[in-house]
Amino acid sequence: MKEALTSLLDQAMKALIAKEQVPEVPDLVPQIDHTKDPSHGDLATNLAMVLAKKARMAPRDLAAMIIDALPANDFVAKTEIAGPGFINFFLNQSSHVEVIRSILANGSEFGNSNKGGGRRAQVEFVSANPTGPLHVGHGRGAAIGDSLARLLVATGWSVHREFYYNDAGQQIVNLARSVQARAQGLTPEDSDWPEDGYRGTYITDLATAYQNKITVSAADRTITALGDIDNLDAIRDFAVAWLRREQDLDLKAFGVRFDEYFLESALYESGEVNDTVSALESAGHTYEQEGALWLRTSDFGDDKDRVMRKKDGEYTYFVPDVAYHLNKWQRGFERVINEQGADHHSTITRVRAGLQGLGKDIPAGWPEYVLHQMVTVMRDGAEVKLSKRAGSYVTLRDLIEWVGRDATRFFLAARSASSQLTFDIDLALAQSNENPVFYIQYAHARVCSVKRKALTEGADWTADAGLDHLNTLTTAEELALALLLAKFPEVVANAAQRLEPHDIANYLREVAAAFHGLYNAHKLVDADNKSQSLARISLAEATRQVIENGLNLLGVSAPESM
RNA sequence: CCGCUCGUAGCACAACCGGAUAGUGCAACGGCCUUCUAAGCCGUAGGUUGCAGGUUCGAAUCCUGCCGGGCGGGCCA
Repeated sequence: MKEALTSLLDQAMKALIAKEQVPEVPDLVPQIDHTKDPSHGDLATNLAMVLAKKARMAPRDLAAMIIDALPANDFVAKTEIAGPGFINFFLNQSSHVEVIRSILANGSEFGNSNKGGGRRAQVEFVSANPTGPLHVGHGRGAAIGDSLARLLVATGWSVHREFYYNDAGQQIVNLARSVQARAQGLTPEDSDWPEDGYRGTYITDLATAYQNKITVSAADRTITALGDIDNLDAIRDFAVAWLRREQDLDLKAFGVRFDEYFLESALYESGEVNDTVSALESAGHTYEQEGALWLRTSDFGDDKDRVMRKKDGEYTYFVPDVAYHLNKWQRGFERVINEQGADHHSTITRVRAGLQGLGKDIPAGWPEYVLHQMVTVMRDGAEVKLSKRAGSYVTLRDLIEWVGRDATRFFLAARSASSQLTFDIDLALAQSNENPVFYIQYAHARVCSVKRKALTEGADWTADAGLDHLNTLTTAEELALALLLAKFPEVVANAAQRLEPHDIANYLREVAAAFHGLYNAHKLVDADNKSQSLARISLAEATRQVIENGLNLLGVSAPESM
């Protein structure tokens, strides 16, 4: 509909330019928007206002001229000039309801588009190190990252989901020592407890499992414990597998899956880390100073240079990150989106600088980043600190157990990643029935209930049958809902473009509200008015389909009854 | 001290990246179930969009400066 209107305005402008009534402005980008207020029509454009200065005319006079130049068409019922110079378009009845036909025909595909054209994109998210259970921050990353992946799929990208983790660093050593200490009967209160050791109770479970020679399988590895508490390497391997399995269980319960688990250690084993450093050295972007090797990141927008190789010969953390992203580039991903916590923002400049320094013609803005701000967890009116080492943080599993998978996913994905989020456990517990996700799911379940009711009137009381009676949909509630449903493809495309899954959540709330309003204002299934009922069933089914498709983008279920 | 980021109703958050009267949920108050699911609907109340300037037809949105929160700025990851 928007496209048709754009075309109309385009033709009008061409005609006016041909008659030299307005000047040609090459980079003019007028907006055509859905209106907030129905009295402003269905769609509106600011064309006359953005053109007014160049045309040296009053916006309202210009608007009148544009309206006169609009070609004849069969979907605009009325145009109006309003406010400072908006042109408001009122669509006719059939233009409003035509979308129902399209939704029913396209089903679960409705809303999808093909901007990606099958090109390859990667979303890397969660990427938690296997040193403890997933916490709430990982949960936010999982919810947002998974939705991003779904949005990219819906807009035509071929998406690869990747989980990157370090299975060999100092933190893993701390983990192994902690488990060993537990197996030896020590507790974090003992003076012999390892410095920087992990204190959570899961360490105790791990030690017990190791001593019982348990076999564990994670998505990317399987291992049987040796039970020998003096063998630190064996403890480490088992601990990593055990925690990977724990994380897998959480992610599975959360409805999140990955195509690949990528190990940082692989980059060292393959020599890619050394190769990356050599490449940067021979490209002339490095220098030695005070016994360390530095990268001139300041040549690429950083505020100062960074150490790559420490005095002791070890690499700093961002060096494998650069090697990793070179690896991603060589795998052929046109887009890579990294979803991480905002505490990693300083790595963005370094990784991009390293990639630029390699001289591989990698675009300056590659990879892309979506950073989510911190999740603050409140309980009993006090903040619960998120700290792996303290072992007292709230886990993703806790949240799922308390408020359910759907509510947790929705809550964590329904807010802009750039805003800090307060997850009040007491509130979520006390008001679990009032959670916004239920409002949307309830609308979906209601439609299903309406359809069940309709079938009791007769086997031919179906949504498809209603397509022949769409002209009976004339009330304000019906037309407004239909227009809102027509926006869905645009909302999906826009959310994917902006990498903002929460747009979907907000949109769905609007759709649910419009449907609940219609439901209360009008009887949908009325035995005495069959044609109108059938049309309303079509509209309800179209609404259901859009809600299902939208919830699916968020990884939230669409129940048929509640 | 420097960088990034956020600041919107009592609380938690939106506002289609510059549009018309700043919205939604919770909390508060008043109504609506002999009728398709009341986990719903309708109504009332609640705001100097942190502060001060600037840009323009038009600013919560862009720019500058201040104030406040968060995260970074380690040869820690």
